[in-house]
Amino acid sequence: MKNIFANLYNILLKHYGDPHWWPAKTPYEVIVGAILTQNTAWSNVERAIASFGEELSPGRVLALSTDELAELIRPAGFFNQKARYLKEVTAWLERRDPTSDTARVREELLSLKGVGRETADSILLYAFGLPSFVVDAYTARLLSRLNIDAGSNYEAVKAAFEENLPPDAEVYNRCHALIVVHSKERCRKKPICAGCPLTDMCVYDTI
DNA sequence: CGCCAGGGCCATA
DNA sequence: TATGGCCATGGC
Repeated sequence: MKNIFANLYNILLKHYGDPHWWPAKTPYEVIVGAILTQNTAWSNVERAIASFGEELSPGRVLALSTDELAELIRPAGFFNQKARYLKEVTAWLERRDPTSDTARVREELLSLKGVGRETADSILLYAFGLPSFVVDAYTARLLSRLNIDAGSNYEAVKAAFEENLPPDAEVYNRCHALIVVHSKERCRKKPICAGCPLTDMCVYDTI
């Protein structure tokens, strides 16, 4: 197969099925999760989100003081900066132009303090359903283990996926989700290689 | 105990 | 542009 990215996607999709992924109930919860999960285990993000109880809304977040917000999200770690980041992105959400195209929204997100490339792309793809491929630590590690050189920086890796997959938000969503699901299910456990759908592509005997 | 997790900001060279 | 220090909790 020539297109190794499409190959990877097809193998994972066949093996795991469509994950219908991002663990959140609402688009706004996706945005909050995207900030809170920065360099943080998802189990801690869950605790932080749970502390909002029934109402996790832009209005509530804007109404809280930064210190109150920080206390609520404490289990997610880095709570002082993340409280500020949540305020920033929420304020932007309330004033944004919903008719802007993907590139424009991405620029706006990247201009916010606390929203870097991965967070911006996660929000675009999983909160808004816009076609912007997400590159994260799982993606980079998987490519490394498969000995696939997709470039040396974030934008290059992102472009490699976008140029080799159909330009479709649903496909980008599934592909990234599959990489995460695969990585969580397999690559942190051992024995990890028995029954791995990527055995033929992987350059390691064991990891 | 130490390591690390679905990053990003900022200062420095 | 490319590193390095920093932010902080909870699981293992």
